[in-house]
Amino acid sequence: MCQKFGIANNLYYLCRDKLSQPMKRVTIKDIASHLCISVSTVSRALADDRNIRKETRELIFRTAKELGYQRNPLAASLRSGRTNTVGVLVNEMVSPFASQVIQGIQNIMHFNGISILICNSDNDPDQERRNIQIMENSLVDGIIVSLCHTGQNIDELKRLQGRGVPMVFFDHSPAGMTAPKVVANNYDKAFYLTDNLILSGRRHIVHIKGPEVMADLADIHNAYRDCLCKHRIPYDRDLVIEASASPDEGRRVAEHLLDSGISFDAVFACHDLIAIGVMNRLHDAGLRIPEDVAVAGFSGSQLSKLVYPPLTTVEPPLCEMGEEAARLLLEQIRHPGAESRNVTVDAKIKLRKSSHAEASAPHVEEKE
Amino acid sequence: MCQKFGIANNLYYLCRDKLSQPMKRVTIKDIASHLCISVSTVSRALADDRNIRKETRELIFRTAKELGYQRNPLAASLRSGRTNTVGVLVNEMVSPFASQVIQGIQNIMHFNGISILICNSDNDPDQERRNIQIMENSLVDGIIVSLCHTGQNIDELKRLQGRGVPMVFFDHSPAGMTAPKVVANNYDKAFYLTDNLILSGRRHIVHIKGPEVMADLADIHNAYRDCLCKHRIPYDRDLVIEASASPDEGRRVAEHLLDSGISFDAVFACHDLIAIGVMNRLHDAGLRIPEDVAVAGFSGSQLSKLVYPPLTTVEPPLCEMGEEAARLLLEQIRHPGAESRNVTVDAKIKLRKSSHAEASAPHVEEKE
DNA sequence: AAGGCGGTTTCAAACGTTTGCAGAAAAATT
DNA sequence: AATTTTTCTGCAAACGTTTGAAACCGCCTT
Repeated sequence: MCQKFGIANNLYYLCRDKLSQPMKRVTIKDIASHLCISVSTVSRALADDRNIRKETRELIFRTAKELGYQRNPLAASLRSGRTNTVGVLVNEMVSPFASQVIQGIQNIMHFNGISILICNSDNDPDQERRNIQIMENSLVDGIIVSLCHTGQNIDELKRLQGRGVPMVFFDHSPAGMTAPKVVANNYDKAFYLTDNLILSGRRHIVHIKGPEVMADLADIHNAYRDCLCKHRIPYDRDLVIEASASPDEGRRVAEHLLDSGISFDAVFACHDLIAIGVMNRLHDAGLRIPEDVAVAGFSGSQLSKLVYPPLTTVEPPLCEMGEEAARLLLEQIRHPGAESRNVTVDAKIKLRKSSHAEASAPHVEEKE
Repeated sequence: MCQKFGIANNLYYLCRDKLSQPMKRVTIKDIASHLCISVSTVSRALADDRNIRKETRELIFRTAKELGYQRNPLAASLRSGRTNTVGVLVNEMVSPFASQVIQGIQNIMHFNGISILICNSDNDPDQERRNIQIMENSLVDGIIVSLCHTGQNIDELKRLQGRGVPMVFFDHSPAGMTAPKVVANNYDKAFYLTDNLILSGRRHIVHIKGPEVMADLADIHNAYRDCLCKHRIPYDRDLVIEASASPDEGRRVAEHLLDSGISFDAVFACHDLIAIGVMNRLHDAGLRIPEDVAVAGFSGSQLSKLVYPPLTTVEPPLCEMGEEAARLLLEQIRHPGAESRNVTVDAKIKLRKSSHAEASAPHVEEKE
């Protein structure tokens, strides 16, 4: 077994690999006895502890690779109390929104040797609550959260926070919790977009807003109102409708608008899925987009480019949001008790055909 | 500490909970010393071992709940060698395809107390390889796989299989691996769809096919060819183009078709994303869908309902596929070495406006 | 010659479970 | 009453790592 005595070697393992079924993994014990040193030395070497002589470290790394060693994360976590896993709690995975953010989170986390556990609640608060418990039970080192719009599990999250679990929010930030969050500059962009619709001649702009509990969605509504005010256009309550983020809700709202005979020449929805539903229903009614009605969404993703006509929207830098969220969480994990810091990212306005017959205004931030 | 001696009680823990930061979790040791019994009894009771007297078991369950015990999955896994976690390897999460299947997988797995680890390779074979290694390193009890179309990591999967990791495929089944898979009856549905296009008067049907390595995609192509043959329509190589599954590829193919002056009156793509790209490009060229060109996709999801006009496609029962895959994997895990069994699920044909001006043919399986 | 001091390495005790085996108590058989 | 069987519980050794504290070694200082 021991190299110094010339007995056996890694062939032992290679043989077993091919034969026995559950195949024993190589452990640090194996490396240690192979080199006739103690396990603690091996452990420290592999952890890049500076108390290990350079040659020893290199020798250990080399034989670890030779023997095909893979550290057992279970044992490491059990002993160290850190799982090197963070949880990501999302409220939907139908649109590419979440998956893009997750990609960003992974970029940072995997680089830091941390793996991530994803739970999707599909906008079901009960499922969300269960997911939070899964996170807790999985002993994650921290979690990144995008809550359901209802925000009814805030108490549960507070409990976790009380237990010392680091936590970062993105997308939807619940009012009344002090935790780092990464949000987009929704107000500015929504203002700009409304402004743009007005400048291109629209006067009767419908706004489909989200639930008030979510601060970020409220911002969009506020921007809409303030921009109307700037242009001295009266704020018409009939033109403001609340809906949740789904195409079906969009269709419903469009239907309501058509039925009630309200006259409108633009629709600005707080979510792409709603805007898409609106477009579809208006299409069916024989209305032309954008000639008859301009449509704009918000919080867009690749989806908005796939529909026809391509949808004007505001695209948050999803991947970057994920990366920022990951960085914030790492800060929290590494320095518990550090004060909570927020990050605002810059969303990009995408003026596309759904709002402008000629989608090439000179002030377009990025035209496609 | 010990109840029998009237010392301390759970208040001890409750107190600590509120104060100390990293908050010690309640362990079976705590329960044991609380009741003055051995940890093994507690462990067995909580595992529903039949060697425990009913009253003892109930007592233990009760106090476990009182003390707020939550089993430490790390320790359990380390000792037992089972992680009660299965991996899910997907090649994309942009479309809702994956997330629906994952939902199905979760339905079954969570019911069986198994959690799932999701890795997305975004159709990048290198990332896919890394993800496979993450799975291996995470000591999952088994994995459910939907490979990249390139299929270049098949060797790596074979290695895992050789190490005794149970494995189930869905969606794309690599040729040349014996493992359980769940696939849809693609051939039948593709045949039907082609037939339908021909019956509605289309003669020059373009087929956009996938890479040959994937058996399920080859089926679609075969069905297309066989159906043409049935109608004595010659198979024209110029009308068959290979592309990978993305809207951009769809646009590229459409552009190629327009440029080369090939005449065609229908496009049947092996993937919805391709079909959507085609539609967009044809729209831009001023062609009407379906009047000038009928378009049909395959392997659809909610996405196909969002675009305009709604896309004719074949929708596999995604959730059911996930559930079947999960069941197959559980079989493999519980009875290692059992022979591999395949499951075929029935996909639904959705005739929508993109292929039929009047989407209401009498033989439509489900019209919307 | 005794002591001190870095730089390295080892010892041994955790971490919270599961589980084969032994042992005790109770029940059943002789 | 003595034995066997059955039912239940306890002991203690794992699982593979991390980590504080101790120990060793060679070298320098006094």
